[in-house]
Amino acid sequence: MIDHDGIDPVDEIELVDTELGMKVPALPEADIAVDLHELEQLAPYNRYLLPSLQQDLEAVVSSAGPNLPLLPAKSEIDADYAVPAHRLLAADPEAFNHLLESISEADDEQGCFEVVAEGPFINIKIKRDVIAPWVIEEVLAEGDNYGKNGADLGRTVVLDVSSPNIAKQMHLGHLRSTVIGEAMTRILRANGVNAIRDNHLGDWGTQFGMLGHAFELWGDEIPELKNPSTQVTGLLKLYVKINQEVLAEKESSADGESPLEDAGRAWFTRLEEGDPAAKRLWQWTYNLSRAEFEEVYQRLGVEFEYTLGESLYSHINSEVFRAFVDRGLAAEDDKGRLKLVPSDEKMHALTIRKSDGSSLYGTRDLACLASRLHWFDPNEVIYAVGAEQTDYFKQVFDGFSQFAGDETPELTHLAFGPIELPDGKMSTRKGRVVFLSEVLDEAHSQALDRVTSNMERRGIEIDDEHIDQVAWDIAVGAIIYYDLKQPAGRKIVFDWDEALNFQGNSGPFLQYTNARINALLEKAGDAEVEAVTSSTDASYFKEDTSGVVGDLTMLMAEFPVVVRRAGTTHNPTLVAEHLYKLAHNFNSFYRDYPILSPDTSEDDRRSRLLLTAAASQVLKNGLKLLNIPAPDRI
RNA sequence: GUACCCGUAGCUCAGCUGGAUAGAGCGUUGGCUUGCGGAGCCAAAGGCCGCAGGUUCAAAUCCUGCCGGGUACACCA
Repeated sequence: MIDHDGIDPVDEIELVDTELGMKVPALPEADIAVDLHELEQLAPYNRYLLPSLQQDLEAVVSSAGPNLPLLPAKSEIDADYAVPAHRLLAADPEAFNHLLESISEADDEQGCFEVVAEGPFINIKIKRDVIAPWVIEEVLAEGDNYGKNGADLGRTVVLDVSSPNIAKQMHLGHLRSTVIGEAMTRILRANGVNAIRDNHLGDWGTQFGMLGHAFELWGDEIPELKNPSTQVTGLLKLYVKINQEVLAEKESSADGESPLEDAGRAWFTRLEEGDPAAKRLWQWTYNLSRAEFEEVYQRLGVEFEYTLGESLYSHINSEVFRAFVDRGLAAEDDKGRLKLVPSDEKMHALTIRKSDGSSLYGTRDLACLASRLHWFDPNEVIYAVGAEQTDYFKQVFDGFSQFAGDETPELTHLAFGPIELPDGKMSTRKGRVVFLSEVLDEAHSQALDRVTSNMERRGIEIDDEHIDQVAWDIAVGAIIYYDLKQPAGRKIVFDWDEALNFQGNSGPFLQYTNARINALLEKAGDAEVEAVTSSTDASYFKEDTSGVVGDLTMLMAEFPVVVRRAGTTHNPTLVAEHLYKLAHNFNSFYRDYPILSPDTSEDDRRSRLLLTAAASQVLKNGLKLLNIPAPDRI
């Protein structure tokens, strides 16, 4: 038998009263302190763009005609606002001209906009030559803080992220919640939010009962369980085995019942009722899994303020049952199950207590919400969980909203599609899974080849340890970016070649651009870069802003706006896209504007170094927000 | 069956609070290193924006219907 008798499970936890009329667990100590940052002193996100003029313009436009919209222009680096005045122009050209004139006279104190009529459109354009030095100056002055803003200061958001199940290895499916949750956290913080990451571990429930039962039946037959380094694999084997047998039982029985499954449920009930032997096995498994998850998180550079598994909330099952029944929000059905009473009749009722008295996923989520409300008093709780659970979250949110009334925080299901394999869905039972560690290892090995040959070609000697670290940075960057570059909603068909493609719109492309800039600045020398960038008014900047230089500075100007929008729309992809554009534009600039060439004049050299330093800063800040490593060389 | 999501370039997808020539990456074809990292840059080819109606000065975008693909509807999570 496996030795887990020495494990000492935590039994007693302290409960505290809440204003919701139910007890919740006392808040466990945080793993890392919640990062409460001070952003008051930062500039607003829209400091350069037209919103400062917006009210004024709206008044002018609406006085000219009832149905004239003032639109933010589609291409933001070209025009800031456009007024499509087709009708006005057709009906009354004189009025059109009058409007054009009035808009031109709008109060633009800083003189950074111009108004042009293009066909029936009146465009209000930013003057790039005026703005560009301001932008560069701001970027360099704010440094690592550029892009951050205090727009959401005072707001608290709890993010329910990652949430792998214990007793199984993390696979590709867990990647998205982890990666999206991490980027979202960093973006929210850049907006001033007090963001709390809680890894809602799947460490409880009937599935665990199945495993426990399987362990007792066949634990001795699984060789992997005897070797500490393969024990999680052994547990997974057990899980697969029992599920297969349950399936077989169901298929061969007339009524679709499975005694084995019933036994699994019973095992879970035993665990939930506090059976010491069951708890010891559970704790052993829990500890094993936590250690294994920790390795993956370290590689990905991800941390959580809290890792509070579902098991914590099982201590207040009876509180949930009682509170919901007392308030008439849950009722027992004819089979002895306790079900929520939905506010909308069309909604299915969610079961929160089985007929044997044990809890379900939803019970624990309700308990968890009540706890989070008490602990953190959040404005919002964001669940980064797969889209297949959309209806489930509607049920939980509905139930909790009825229960907590006005106290209910904003509840957001940040849904993402599944990661599928080219030959279909991942299925643990069918052995069609790609484990996260496999993907990382493969990415690392490919990156290592590339980095090694790169360094050889460039004649750079670095020790193996450093090269290995860089290869990890690239591997992790590639995988994080692959996940982040398309919005969460859709399913991703995992394609090895594309995920590990280091060209085009990819993580390594961004890292490459960063490394290249870094090499350039290094070659120029600290002294010169320092001299150029320390000037407080960007006075060295004297490029023509009509082309790629203008595009580049406008992309830098928009960066804080994008960070803001990514925060409000919960969409980290916006930052990823923006960085791609920025890097791409920089590469065009790099190609067309020699900097360190002997033929470049001193003035041009300084001016271009200044722009390069600013672009580098924005790129770095953006990569940081997405949790993509930015090594100096790759 | 009911509800929700998705049909845009050969492939994977942006764009969808209606506005100007529908954009990226991959792939294909061609070009660019005496000048800083070619993991780069430039260009070309490639589209009845699923189909049919409707609203509008204006529809990939809004509405209705249809067709095709997916997901959810457990005493799982």
